[in-house]
Amino acid sequence: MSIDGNDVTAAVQGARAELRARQIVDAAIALMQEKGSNAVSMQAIAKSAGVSVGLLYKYFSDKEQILLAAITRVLGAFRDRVPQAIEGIDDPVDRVTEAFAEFCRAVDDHRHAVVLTYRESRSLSREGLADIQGQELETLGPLVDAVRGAADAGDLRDVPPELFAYDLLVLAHTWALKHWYFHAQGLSVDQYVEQQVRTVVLGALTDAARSRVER
Amino acid sequence: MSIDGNDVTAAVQGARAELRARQIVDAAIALMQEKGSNAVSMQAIAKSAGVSVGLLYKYFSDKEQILLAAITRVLGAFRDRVPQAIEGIDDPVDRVTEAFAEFCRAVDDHRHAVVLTYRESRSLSREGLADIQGQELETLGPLVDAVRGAADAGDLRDVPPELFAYDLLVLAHTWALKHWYFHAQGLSVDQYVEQQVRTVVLGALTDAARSRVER
Amino acid sequence: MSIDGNDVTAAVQGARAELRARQIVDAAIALMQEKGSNAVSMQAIAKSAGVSVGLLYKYFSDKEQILLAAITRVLGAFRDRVPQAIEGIDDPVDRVTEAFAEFCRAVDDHRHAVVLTYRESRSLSREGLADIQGQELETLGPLVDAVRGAADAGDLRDVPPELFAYDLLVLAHTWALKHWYFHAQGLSVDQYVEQQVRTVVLGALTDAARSRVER
Amino acid sequence: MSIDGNDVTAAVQGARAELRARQIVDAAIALMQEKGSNAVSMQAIAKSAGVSVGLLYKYFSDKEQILLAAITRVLGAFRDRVPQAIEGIDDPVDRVTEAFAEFCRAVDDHRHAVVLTYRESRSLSREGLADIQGQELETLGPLVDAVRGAADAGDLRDVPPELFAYDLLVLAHTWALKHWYFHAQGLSVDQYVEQQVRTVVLGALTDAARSRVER
DNA sequence: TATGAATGAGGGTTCATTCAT
DNA sequence: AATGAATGAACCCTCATTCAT
Repeated sequence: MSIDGNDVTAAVQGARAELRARQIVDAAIALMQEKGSNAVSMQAIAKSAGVSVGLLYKYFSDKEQILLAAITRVLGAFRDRVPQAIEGIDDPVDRVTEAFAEFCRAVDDHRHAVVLTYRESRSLSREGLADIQGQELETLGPLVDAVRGAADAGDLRDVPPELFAYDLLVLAHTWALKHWYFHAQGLSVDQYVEQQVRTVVLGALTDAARSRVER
Repeated sequence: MSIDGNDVTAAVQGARAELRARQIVDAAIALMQEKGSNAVSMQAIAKSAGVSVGLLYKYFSDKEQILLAAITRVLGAFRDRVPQAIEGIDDPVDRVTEAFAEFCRAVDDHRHAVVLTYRESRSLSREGLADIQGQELETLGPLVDAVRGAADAGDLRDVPPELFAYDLLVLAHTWALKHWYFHAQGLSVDQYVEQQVRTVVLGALTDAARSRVER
Repeated sequence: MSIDGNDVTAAVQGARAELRARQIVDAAIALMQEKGSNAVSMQAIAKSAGVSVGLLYKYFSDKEQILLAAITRVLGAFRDRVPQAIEGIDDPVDRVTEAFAEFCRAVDDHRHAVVLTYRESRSLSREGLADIQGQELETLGPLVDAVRGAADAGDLRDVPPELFAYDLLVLAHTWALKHWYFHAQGLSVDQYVEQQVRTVVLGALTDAARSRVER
Repeated sequence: MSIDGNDVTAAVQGARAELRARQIVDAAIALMQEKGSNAVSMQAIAKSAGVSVGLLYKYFSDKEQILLAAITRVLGAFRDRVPQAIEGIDDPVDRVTEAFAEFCRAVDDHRHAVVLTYRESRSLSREGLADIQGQELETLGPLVDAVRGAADAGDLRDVPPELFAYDLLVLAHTWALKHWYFHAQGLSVDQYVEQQVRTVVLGALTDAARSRVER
């Protein structure tokens, strides 16, 4: 039950490499948030990460790969949090509501990074763009599932489930994209969620489902 | 009541200047639409406008000013088109529906420019950003009015009118921002509008109003 | 019989552009000669030409285009000088001899540039390389013609004309490539030519032709 | 007559060092041959040699030293192969012919390395260059000897032996330098040798020697 | 008023070289 | 003896901006 020296070394190196990559992506995200995409030069990332420019290219083949990794990190959080948040919930409508709420809270935790997702798209290649679009669809998945559940339970009016789910996703993103507006109105995330639920989610329900939820 | 020579000259010059500025902004918008806002360099704008690079700086102090003017023009179209589109309509709900539809169509006409509004936001100066945000609020105005009208007529459930209007604005923008998604689904603008109306607008109505509209 | 203003302007600009291009290529050649290919950076060319880096890209799309232009200039001289040098000569063997001699003298006038042709090939793209190889074949043309003339006149032993011509070209280049060697031996171009004629050209002749020439 | 422990260690280390150095130079040559001398970076050499980058600097102070060692090895092969190839041959003309033929075949075995000798000349330091030139003269030696032998035997026309030998060397190099040309003509090394012998070697012979050889 | 040649800081990227382990 | 992560100067190229004409 022993590990030989090489394995240890390899493991340590692997961990260090992981760390470096994380460090670089963190620096990139930080820079994007505070300085705005165009200031995110490789030199700036290197400086912010406390490494040399050359090292960036040891861990990422491209500037695009760093951007991609940054966006992936954020979207990954969305993909994971929403299913976890609604795991124990049974009521189909509550599942939709809570999925949306959690999505909004996740967005709130990465507000600048979400904005970045919209902003940085222009620096990406066709493939890179397709990649993050694919990932966005993955974050959409849990929402669609929840909405479909409500639809199957007969709780939804005649609305296209995919579009409705996408609307929820967009309105969650909106909390970040239009934060300047909601902030000016003195709205908190929870208030935002509450109002959007009242405005959009309740509207998609059948009268029966709505009166059940509003009870 | 006479105009002296200098005034005439000044007036002519003013008109010509106006023309030039328009020409430049048009070129910038055209470039954004067809090339995707990356390739919008000063030299490209000059070439597309059929003027010299130097002249750009006679009419605009900055590249930012051209971008700003371009965005202003697009947002201006939104501000103007929506009121015109609902001018003769009496039914409060129809006014909301048609305002949203027209907004979507206007977005469709300037898809890339809308995307640009989101993308370029951080490359703008603080003042430029505030300017655009102010203008966005102006485009929101007509929507808010329409929504308030419906609310006053008792056609709306208990939803916050500003938020609902803002949702409509965002979902109109979404047609541009997520065009890759809707395009992949084979959706046209009109279909998009129709589905969003069914999903979001109808949901905000009272049962009475909804059954009246759906009849 | 007048030239309108625009034409004059255009002509002047054209001339100036020509001048600039020449100036840049000159600087590039000068640099290559004295510093060795790897020191020929765009920055260095710009500095040596007394212009900015950016301007280089107004006249040449690429670094490769500058290199290509430099090599083309040198090879062009070879292509032109040899035919001129043998224009009035009738004797087929004399034509060969004189073509070779002139080629050697041309090489001598551009010694460093010839070396450069061999050296720089590594920086060129596939197309660029093919281009200068094509040009080299053009400089071979006059030699082949002269050799063929001698062959048709029955003055040549049974030697492949193309290969023989190519040998002459290579031995002319050799004056530049191995100048360090011949220089150490105290050889002048004329002596070099004379000895190579004796060694290689005379050897390719029939006995009759040789005794005729040696008379 | 004993060897103490330290001596043994030193000897072993010396042998291992030799091996390492050889391994590195081999890798460098292999890279030059297959990748064309551009991609010969230190990291590439290390990878190809199966050692770390750092180790390169334990055995060579410089990248130049590796290049130099590689070129030295190739030129060394030329120096050794030619004498071996003509060892048992008695006829003076055959010795010249066979020396040239073997030289060409040796060049063929190291085509890219020969090209490199020409290309890299200027990136070498003054001493490095002088070193290589000295080595080239050593490879010339056997050719000169063979040519002198033929001259002493009275088989040569009145041609300068050194120059003639140098021509043979250059024309052997030419097989590498102008391989693109001969390859396009569908020539093999053996055909190249045969034609060059007919064109250049036979031409340097007296009538008597030529008719003897051609018999 | 209008031009466009000219600038040069700054972008992304490579690679010979070093050094802690 | 050996590693390879780390460095950073230098590379090629772009583009917002200026200015002599």
